[in-house]
Amino acid sequence: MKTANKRIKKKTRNLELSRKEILGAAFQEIFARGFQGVSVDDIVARTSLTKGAFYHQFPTKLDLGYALVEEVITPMIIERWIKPLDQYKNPLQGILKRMQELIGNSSPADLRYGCPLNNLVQEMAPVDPGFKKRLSAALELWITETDRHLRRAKKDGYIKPEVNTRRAAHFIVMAHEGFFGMLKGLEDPKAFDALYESLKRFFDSIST
Amino acid sequence: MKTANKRIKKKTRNLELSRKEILGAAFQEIFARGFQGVSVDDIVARTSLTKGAFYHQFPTKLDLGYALVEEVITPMIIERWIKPLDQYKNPLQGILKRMQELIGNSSPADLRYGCPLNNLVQEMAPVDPGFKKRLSAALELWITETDRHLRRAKKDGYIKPEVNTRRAAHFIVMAHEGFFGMLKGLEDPKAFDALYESLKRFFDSIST
DNA sequence: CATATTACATACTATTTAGTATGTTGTCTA
DNA sequence: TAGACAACATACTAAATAGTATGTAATATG
Repeated sequence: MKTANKRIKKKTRNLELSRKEILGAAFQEIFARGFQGVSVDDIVARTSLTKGAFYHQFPTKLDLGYALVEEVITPMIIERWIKPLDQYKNPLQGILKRMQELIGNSSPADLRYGCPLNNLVQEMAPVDPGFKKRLSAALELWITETDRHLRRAKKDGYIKPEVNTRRAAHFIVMAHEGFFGMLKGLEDPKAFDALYESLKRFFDSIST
Repeated sequence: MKTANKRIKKKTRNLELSRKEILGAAFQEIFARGFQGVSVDDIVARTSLTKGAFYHQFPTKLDLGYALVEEVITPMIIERWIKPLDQYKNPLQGILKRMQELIGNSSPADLRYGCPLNNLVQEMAPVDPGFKKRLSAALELWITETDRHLRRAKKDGYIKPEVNTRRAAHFIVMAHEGFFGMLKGLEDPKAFDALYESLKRFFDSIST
């Protein structure tokens, strides 16, 4: 039957799939315990594969970390925080709604690991330049894309003309990371409401 | 001469001093490379002491971490962010001034390691309950002390009566951590100004 | 001032770790 | 369909690591 079936790839060996499996396991482990707190053996143990597969994909553990930022975390930021804003006429409302959904409505159990991007920034940015470069790029992208929505909001009359949207975008991304960071550190489940109220007040102050 | 000299303790062995020396070295190393990224050997190598002294003071590496939070980082927060506010009639101005001095005027080299407290929160809070408990206590103290100043500001007519100062304090501490975290991740030295402007706008929105 | 105890120093160990060397089998191509 | 090569699996290694066992000298105390 040659290769008539294109959709059902019944392959026992698949470079792409294996890569995704490893990256998925690595994401879970590193999200929970940090990059330096997780060993390569820990990661492959969460996998149907072995060390051979790991080092066939990634020359070193650091390279896995880089791939994690570029291939998993950055797309996740876009999916969770940027794309949903398209559906809101007023992006500021969209941002608040998203934060309520993804943070406010989460259980403490889900929040205790924080934000995957922020975690790596805090842990690895000062330790390794390769990490820093990629993490910095992810943050910049987040800021730029947020700014894009804010400029739209300004054009549509939701934001005061004198507001520097790029600077506001900086602050908003900072608030995302800050929210996650605080809720991770505190044990108070009502802390989100406190933070949310103040952020809303800030949004009001730049709104028309 | 028995022990006539009380001030000049010329002792070659001193439990307190040794503890401080170890905690000082540990602070530097862990600040730069993270708790899990630093070994006990790394720490004692920065010291005039050896491993014997280390384990005479701390039963385990985790206990050193706990002591670091309680005996070094928490006092540092109080000294740097709380006590200086006493000198300002309007604490909100004091907070902005302090941030300008301690963050805005710092070189990228000084900022690349972020905030000692935030670093440990992000890295260790989900990993170890003992850490989480102590880190949480440090954050709560910071928030409570900030709130104390905000209540004073409210009483003195600097803050609108309808503002919930405790919630505002939450937001302010979040902003501290968020500032450090962002500046650690980004490579843009002008990012502080962007963040500062927005925080000032928030302060204006709660001011009378 | 004798001695008990504290405050260390030194040497060692079992385990974990990133990475390698090499073997094996599925899959593709000619 | 017969190799050729890619995609792994397995077994191993050298270094690092937290912690221990034990020795020793300074200091306190009676």
